Amino acid sequence: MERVYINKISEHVDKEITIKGWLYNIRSSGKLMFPEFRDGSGIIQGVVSKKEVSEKIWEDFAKLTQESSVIVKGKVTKHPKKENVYELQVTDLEIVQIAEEYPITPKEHGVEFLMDRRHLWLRSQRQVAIMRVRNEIVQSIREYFYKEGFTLFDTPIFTPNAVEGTSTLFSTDYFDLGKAYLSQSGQLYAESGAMALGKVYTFGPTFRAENSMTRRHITEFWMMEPEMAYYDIDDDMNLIEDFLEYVVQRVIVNCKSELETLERDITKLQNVKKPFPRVTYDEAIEILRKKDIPLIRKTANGEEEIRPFPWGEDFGAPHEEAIVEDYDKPVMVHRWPAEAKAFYMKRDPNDPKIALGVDVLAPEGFGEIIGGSQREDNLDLLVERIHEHKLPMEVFEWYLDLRRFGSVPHSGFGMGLERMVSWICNLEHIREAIPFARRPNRIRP
RNA sequence: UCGACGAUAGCUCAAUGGUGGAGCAUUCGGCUGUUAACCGAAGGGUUGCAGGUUCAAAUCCUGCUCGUCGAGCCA
Repeated sequence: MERVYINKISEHVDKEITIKGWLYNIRSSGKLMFPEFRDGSGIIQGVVSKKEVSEKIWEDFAKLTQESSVIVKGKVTKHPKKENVYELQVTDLEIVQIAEEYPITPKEHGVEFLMDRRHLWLRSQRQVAIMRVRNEIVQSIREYFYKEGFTLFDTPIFTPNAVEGTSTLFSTDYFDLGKAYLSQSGQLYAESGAMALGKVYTFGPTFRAENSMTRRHITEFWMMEPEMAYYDIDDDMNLIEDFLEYVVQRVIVNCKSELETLERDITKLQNVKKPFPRVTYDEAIEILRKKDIPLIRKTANGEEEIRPFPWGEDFGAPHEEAIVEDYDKPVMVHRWPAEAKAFYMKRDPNDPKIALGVDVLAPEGFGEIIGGSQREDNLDLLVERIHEHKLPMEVFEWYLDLRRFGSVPHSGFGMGLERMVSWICNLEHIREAIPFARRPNRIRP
């Protein structure tokens, strides 16, 4: 009898098939049992009638516990009451293993309990759906950049230097060479790739030692960073919106049933089509002042509210929220005060106080999913910035070579995969967007 | 790091300073169309840890540990 995956079951109606999987749940009603089987591809309800099976099979079914591994044979039939739902009229059962008492019941559990058992929690329908969406996002990212002529350019995880702030680096001993740091970003290396290959992207794990306990932060996350030679900040934004539209539209088509499982309102994602609103920092300040949203600054004896919102300050969660709430698409906030931004961003030629950076804020309060910029391509200015930020020059010598040997205007951005997954799946917390989330208070399982 | 809140059965939660309960899970029994099935019965507790107040503490106080949510920082 042919072994069939549950998601292909509709192609086998009225046929005898074999399913290899696990018992998800079982209900009984006297001489009838309704076991639900899952095999990783889906879930199907079986029907076991005491009249139709041998006494041994009937008794074996009575022994089964949740998550016991089983191989079952039977005939695929249409559900008597439900459209497009199929059942398996079970004729045979082979028990692979009787599971011990399974801790995750089909009832409610607390977050800590589930995270302690993340390796088992991943079997539940909702988590399976999230992992499928994550997979689809990754696949569509790779296909987008492949079709657009980008080359995948893998960058190292062990690095000698910081890219973002030095206080957020994880360090480790590296033989006789002292400390190595876990990469916070592949960007600097990707820039060398762009000079070699024109258009590249890097996609891998990155690490930030930020003690951030919010629904948007994990210490180990996957980042996708394209880098393009001869792109300015506006080309960068054009790419961002084309890319985001492609990924989101593809996911809502290819992950229809997963998004249904997650009860995701698809209409909000269908809006994610070019063009996206582009708001300069100056315009964003106007919005904040009009809505009377103050800057909240910590002081010795508490907090003070500063209004109107002063020019030059970075935005916090309430400010992002106020800017995004008027739109139903991702919002690109660009041309930021240079002081608030990283050393490698190019200054606006018309206004040295402005950095040519862009933050993409996802709708529905999911916050920043992309940060990008045009990079400083002038050697002298870049050296000046490295001094200003008190970064160790010797470690950036190779990076400065990119400005010595055929420097060109270039741009790129970084997208946090788990934030993208959180947004598309409408997750309450980023810890569900990756199989095993790493947070300041958790490294297990 | 700061702030708010919390920790009671395997899980999710109740319990006015006065004999710690329920639902689910587990075990046993019943039920031929169940859908987080249902009905009946049973077992299951050093109330996070340490100290204090009191005739009496799950409950009030202090400290600690752990967690949740929010802020900052960021993708």
